[in-house]
Amino acid sequence: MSTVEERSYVEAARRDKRAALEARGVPAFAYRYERTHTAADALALYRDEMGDAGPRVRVAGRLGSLRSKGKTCFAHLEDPSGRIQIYLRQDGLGEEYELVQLLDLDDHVGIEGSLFRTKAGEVTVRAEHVTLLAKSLRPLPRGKTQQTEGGVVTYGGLHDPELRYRQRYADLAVHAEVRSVFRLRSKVVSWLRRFLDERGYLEVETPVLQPLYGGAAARPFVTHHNALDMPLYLRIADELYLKRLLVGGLERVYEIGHDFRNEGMDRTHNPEFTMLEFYQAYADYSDMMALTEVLVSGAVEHGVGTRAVERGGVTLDFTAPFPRVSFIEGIRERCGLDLRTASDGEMLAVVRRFGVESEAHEELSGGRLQDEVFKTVLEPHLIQPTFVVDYPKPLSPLAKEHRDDPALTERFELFVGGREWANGFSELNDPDDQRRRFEDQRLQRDAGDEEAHTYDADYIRALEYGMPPAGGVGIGIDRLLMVIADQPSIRDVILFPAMRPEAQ
RNA sequence: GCGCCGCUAGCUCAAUUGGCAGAGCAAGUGACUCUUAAUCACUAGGUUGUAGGUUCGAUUCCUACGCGGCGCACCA
Repeated sequence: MSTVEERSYVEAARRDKRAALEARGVPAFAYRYERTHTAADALALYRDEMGDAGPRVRVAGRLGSLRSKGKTCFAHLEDPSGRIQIYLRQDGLGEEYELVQLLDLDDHVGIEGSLFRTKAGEVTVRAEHVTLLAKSLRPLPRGKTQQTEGGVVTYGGLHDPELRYRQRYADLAVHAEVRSVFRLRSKVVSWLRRFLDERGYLEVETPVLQPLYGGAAARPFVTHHNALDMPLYLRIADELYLKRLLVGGLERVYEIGHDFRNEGMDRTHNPEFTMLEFYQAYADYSDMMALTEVLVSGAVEHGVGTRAVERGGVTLDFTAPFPRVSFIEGIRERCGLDLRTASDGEMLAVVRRFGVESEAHEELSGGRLQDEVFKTVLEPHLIQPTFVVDYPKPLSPLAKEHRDDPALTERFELFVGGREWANGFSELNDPDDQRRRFEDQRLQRDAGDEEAHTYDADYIRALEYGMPPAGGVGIGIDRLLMVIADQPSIRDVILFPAMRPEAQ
């Protein structure tokens, strides 16, 4: 972004070196390099009996330190496996040593040479050839590092969270621990795919741009398609499309993708986030709960190494089975209120007594108020992995009526640390019932509830062809990763979290 | 949306009641052929987030705005 006028003196010096290199016929940006060993592999290769004549290696990476001593120079090369010291010497390099003096911290270089151990005890590559692979024209905001017994200690460095999120590339380049968070993320997501693949699930992709949005209660992002001259919504959930696939005979499907919700942002909400949804024909919500707890506890164990993890002074135990608490009974135990019979006024009184005063509550009624009671009296106490089951019908317009109680649905949500992690139910497959639920939602929408479902006639048509009984689950992957990677903010597990544009 | 805090050199941070804006690292020049937070000497580097105001004088006090962090509110 910086123009020529405002380029810093540090950058100017690097550009001068680039010009000097190119004047010598050395390209600042090479095409390829034949690396034979990573830093870690090279280090593992050396044995002390090899003395000064260790094996030859070609290593490549970014210069993480550079200590010139005149006619010799020590540096560290960083690559994804770690770092290795290189020893550059005029005697060993001849003319190429001129190039060394035009290197900067952060440059990508390739080094060919043999391994030896320095007097100070560090296994090092004695460079015989230096190849500049890519010049760094802008200094990375790195601190100085010192190798200690406990690892690498950094002095200074990149602390400003704004810079870390905006310039994630710099954050990653400078912080190995940030890179490891995202490696862990990838590892866990791969594991989830494998878990479902092994159980006969088919991974599918459904539309992100949708003419009608549904499958959750949330405000959408709206965009416009020029050729069709119509509004399109970014999906808030995958649900309705995945269930259309059950109608089509794909009996086990899952999708991992982004949902978009036009709502507030905080430590646990990013406007786009990763959702895993999976649906299984001929299963009900009990089957799906059992599958969910195996999946979640397995993901934690695969990611962390244990099923019990300490987070914020609390040990979360992911050993299945997780306790089940009934929505109605859980609330009654907490505050004595029976949602089956409670009036709006009684529910409002409970919300006021246990929660924070808010004018917004006054406008709630029915299902939304029941939800508010739950969030106020029960949700904050659900620290250990816990299933809440059997939600009131008005709260769950896509869930099948409970087989034992027409006021409830066969729905569960998994809570961990007081936050929702997963949501699933016995899927409503009676098109006439679904039509009535949509109509109820339409009434709520007309009454001003922006988050009520829209009426999706095509979805009803699909159900009319006959959808097998099925269970479905949605799991928020980012929140799962926050616990597995022990990160306090959702921004720390999303590579490029949403930010306002930089001030000019 | 509300409240609190922050924004000073490329990075991390100082600056007394309001009195010439500083340090470490990074950078440049020189010295140094086993250094590792290399060392030593010298040099350069700033519209103190932006726009106003108060004042002889503002990094400092006041107002507005921008961006960020935290909390609250909103939020399946």
